[in-house]
Amino acid sequence: MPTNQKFPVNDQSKNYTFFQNVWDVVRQIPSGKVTTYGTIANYLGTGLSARMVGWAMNHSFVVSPKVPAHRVVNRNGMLSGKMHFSPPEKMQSLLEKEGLTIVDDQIKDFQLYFWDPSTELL
DNA sequence: AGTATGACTCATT
DNA sequence: AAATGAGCCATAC
Repeated sequence: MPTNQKFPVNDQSKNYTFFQNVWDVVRQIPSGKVTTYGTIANYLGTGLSARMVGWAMNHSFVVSPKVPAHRVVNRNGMLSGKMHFSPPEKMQSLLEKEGLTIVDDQIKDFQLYFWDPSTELL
């Protein structure tokens, strides 16, 4: 485990792999696509709850390369995490810039942009 | 050391 | 169909 990355998880913690996996998956989300916390958790093994994925996202800013956390939303396509961005509007504007439409903090035609790692990623 | 909390979800009422 | 409760598991206090 590289040392320049600092987050409140000990090196020996097996959860470290989980975090890395989460970030790796998120990084592979193509531009203009989104996925959900639960999907990622399920893809990595149902043993870990979606909350941990959200928690990983919360710390995705302190690792490098940076993770496109704006492409991860809850299962309804709602931008539940926008408030955790520097300017909260950043998340929405980034998604809109990638061609998505957001209404009331929700992605329009969410299913159309949904990206499932277990099916789209080998 | 025990409780509370969270960028979540699913099952039950 | 909307509201509620319960699992989830690592941090924070």
